[in-house]
Amino acid sequence: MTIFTTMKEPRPNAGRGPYAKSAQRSSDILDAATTVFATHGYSGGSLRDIARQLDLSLTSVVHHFGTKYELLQAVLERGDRTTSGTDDFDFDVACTTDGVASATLARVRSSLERRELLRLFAILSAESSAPTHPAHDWFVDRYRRKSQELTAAFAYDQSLGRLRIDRDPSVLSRLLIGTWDGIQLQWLIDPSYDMNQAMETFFALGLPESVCAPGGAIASE
Amino acid sequence: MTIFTTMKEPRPNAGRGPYAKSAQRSSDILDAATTVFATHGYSGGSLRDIARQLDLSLTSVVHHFGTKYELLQAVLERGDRTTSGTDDFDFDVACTTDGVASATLARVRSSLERRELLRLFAILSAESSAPTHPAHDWFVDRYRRKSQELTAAFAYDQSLGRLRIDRDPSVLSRLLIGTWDGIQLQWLIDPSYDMNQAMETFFALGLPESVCAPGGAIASE
DNA sequence: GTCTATACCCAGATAGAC
DNA sequence: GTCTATCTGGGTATAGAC
Repeated sequence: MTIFTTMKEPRPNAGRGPYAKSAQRSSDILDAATTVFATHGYSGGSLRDIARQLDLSLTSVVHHFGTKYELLQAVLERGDRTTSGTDDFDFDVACTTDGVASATLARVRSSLERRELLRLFAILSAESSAPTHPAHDWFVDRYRRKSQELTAAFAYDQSLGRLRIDRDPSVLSRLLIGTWDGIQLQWLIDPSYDMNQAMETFFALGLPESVCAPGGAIASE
Repeated sequence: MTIFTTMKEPRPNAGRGPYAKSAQRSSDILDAATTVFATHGYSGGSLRDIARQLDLSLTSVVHHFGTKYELLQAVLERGDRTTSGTDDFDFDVACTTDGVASATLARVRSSLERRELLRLFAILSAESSAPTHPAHDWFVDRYRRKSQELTAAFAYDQSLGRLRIDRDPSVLSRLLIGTWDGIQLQWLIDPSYDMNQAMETFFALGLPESVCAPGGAIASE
């Protein structure tokens, strides 16, 4: 499928690349849908509005994704890939090489260019917290997965002496996820909010071993 | 207005209490609206659904609050009062007497009974992060106010020696708000999530002076 | 495969009768 | 204060033109 995304010649020519136009259309629709859902939420965003932005009719949008929720699903799926790793940066790799703290701070810095997508995830993770929400299970699974990955990363930090061994990686994992989400929300509401300073403070407070030179230890209670 | 909320006799009698029925109705509508908005979000929740729950017609609901957004406004306004302080617990007072950490942990424990309201605020603070959202300014102002109050509370903790003086109360304030929000979201998504443990870990990591006996100091970097 | 046209029931908002 | 009727616009489903 993705092989044909670069092909743009129309169909009258050969039999090859019949999905070129379709793949391009689908990609455009995903872009527009991301904007619309990030601006008005899932319920508030309309398929007609998405179609209008692309000079398409409603049924064309429906034809490509079947239903409104399936379109959202596709938006989330694609967004999740670009969120967890782009071509120039992979969060998981950065965790193992530089540690969770450094990797997180690097990811936070790159957030500034993904404002729209982050707003979409912020809105939908809150909306989907209700068990009856269509995307509920998807987000439950997503957070479970993220938490497991972060737990492993923290444990790896411990094995390398980058993190105190008396910390619980599992608890830290969920705490970091929560703090990260909450800090992002503050920034989404107020663009002048310094996410970087906030997250640096978080790590500096709780995990000095991760950002300071070895030897700086805190007194245990 | 609130004086008449306990009066329930119908109007044929005297001239006093003509708003009794209205006040009762308004209160019932606010209850139903809270449930509906917390379940389906603002855009997703319908006035007709609210009316159905009370065996009313749509126009009756509209009659009491004018518009859908004004109803939401009323729900948020009332919810904010019960969130920041109830009859048996006042967060601001607890901050000055017991410190921010203890007050927060006490508030977290009481959160378990306000799940519906917290979900409403979680959804709407995310939705309203978009500048075009009707409730955007309301939430911006709310967070600004909360942040100022917490900053003052942290500064007071410092003046009493309950918090290291090299911490920035303003930064800590925003960090706590973010972490609190994010932890709540984790709990809203997964009810088995231990909010208490998470927040205790947060304070234990970063602010040992606030939860431990005096004397336990951490090495500064 | 892609698109237009149409009909269905849902939503919020308004006007006017009782 | 409550209702019915009506307007516009939303998501969905189907039929049919290129």
